[in-house]
Amino acid sequence: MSRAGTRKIVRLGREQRVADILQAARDVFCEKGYEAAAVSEIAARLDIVEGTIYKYFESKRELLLKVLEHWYEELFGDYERDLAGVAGARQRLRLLVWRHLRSVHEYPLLCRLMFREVRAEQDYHGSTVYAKNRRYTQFLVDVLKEGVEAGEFRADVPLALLRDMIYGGIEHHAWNFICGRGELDVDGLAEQITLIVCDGIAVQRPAADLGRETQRLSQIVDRMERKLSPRSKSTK
Amino acid sequence: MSRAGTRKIVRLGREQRVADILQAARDVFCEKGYEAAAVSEIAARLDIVEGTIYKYFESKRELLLKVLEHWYEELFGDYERDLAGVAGARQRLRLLVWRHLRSVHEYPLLCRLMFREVRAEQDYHGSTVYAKNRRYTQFLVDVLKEGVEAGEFRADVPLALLRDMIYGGIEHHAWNFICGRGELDVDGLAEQITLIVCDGIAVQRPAADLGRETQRLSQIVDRMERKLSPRSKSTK
DNA sequence: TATATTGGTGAGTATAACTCACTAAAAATG
DNA sequence: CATTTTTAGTGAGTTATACTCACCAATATA
Repeated sequence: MSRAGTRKIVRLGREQRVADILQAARDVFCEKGYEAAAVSEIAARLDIVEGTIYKYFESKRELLLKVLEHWYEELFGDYERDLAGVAGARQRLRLLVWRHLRSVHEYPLLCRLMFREVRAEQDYHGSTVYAKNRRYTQFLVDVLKEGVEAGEFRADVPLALLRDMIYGGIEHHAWNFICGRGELDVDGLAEQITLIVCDGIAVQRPAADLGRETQRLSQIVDRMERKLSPRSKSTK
Repeated sequence: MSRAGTRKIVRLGREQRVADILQAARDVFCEKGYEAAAVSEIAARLDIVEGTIYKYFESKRELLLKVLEHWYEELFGDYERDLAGVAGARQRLRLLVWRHLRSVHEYPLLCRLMFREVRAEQDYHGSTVYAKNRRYTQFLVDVLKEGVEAGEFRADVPLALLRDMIYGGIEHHAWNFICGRGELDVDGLAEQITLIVCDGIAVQRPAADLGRETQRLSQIVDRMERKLSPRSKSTK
């Protein structure tokens, strides 16, 4: 900051100025929230006037959308690499849930902007941020699809609904944390969500045990049957 | 509306005026959304001036909260009565999911206000609307608890997380409908959500069949074993 | 009829997003 | 080097709207 009247005007190239504005905007939006953030404050932090920002961004809202677009680019980083290291639909599902929770844990303020200011507005649908969000959640849908194809998940499950229950559930559950109240147990939640989604809550649960028992019995029956009847009739 | 200058000033009692303002505010908020709704328009519809509204409500936001509080009172109406007619945790769960979806289907604009303008703001936590929302979602948590106590649902399931996955999932999934895009299949969704929550998506699903098959095999094994070894050794 | 109470008014303030005519620094051109 | 063109940046507006406040007038009460 410089004293009024004695300022030396600094001229930057377009790209540098845009990058600076995006960074300052991200800071101010995170600190104050969208409404309370004043464009004049973003300008003040860069020692420029409001008009300069409107030279590069049509509106305060476009600035917000651009800030979040940049964030999504950061997020995409290692999803594919991380997924490559994990086998089994259930484990891959858990990884994605865990990674998402970790992002929420790491960037609660940006999440708040995304959930509250961006995703809820009319202009979101069809925007670039919307496309990036679709790409982000598509990782999960793909993992679910693979699970179905591999026979690990039921084929009749509506994937889009499941996606919404996972992301919507996390958003609801993490809201207090996002608003600065309480903690967020990333590992525990990832485990519990995976469990609910995969196995449900209905009791009759020891299906795995039943399966094993059935297998054991089948083998015994086969052995017995072979001994009883001379004509060896395998159960295949 | 009357021509400027020729208006007859109408004086109403406090309660009637408050009720009128709430109704007009509900209409305007639903039509325009919170931001775009001007207090002056709410006033204009009642043929009064802005200042009158501020006589009864401290701020535009308090007006919004009051509108939604009234809506919740409407909603509570028949929940208990409806639940009384249904037995079995799974069926009761499905009923609550279905009723919630029906409310979304019937009042998408009020839902939009609730999700987007109210629940996301700082002043929501601890407000009267917050309390009413808790009371509303508590119906679901209670049904889940009953299910656990009756042995129908697993005891280790985190109820609050489940609640958030259901309401958060519905909110995410219904968002397009709420914003006026596409339809909302209330019956189908209620069925699918109940299914996912109760049975999960992991395959190994025919647990009931497995159970029956295991029983059948056990009986056969028993019979066979009795024939093979003279010492009757039941598998019990 | 005089007084108190309260419903209602409308002009005014404050704030913040956005506009625009203009300035001056740098880059391109001769 | 001098001139022209381009463009980064300015800052004084304009506009819109939530909210305030001193005042007015209709009704109830004494």
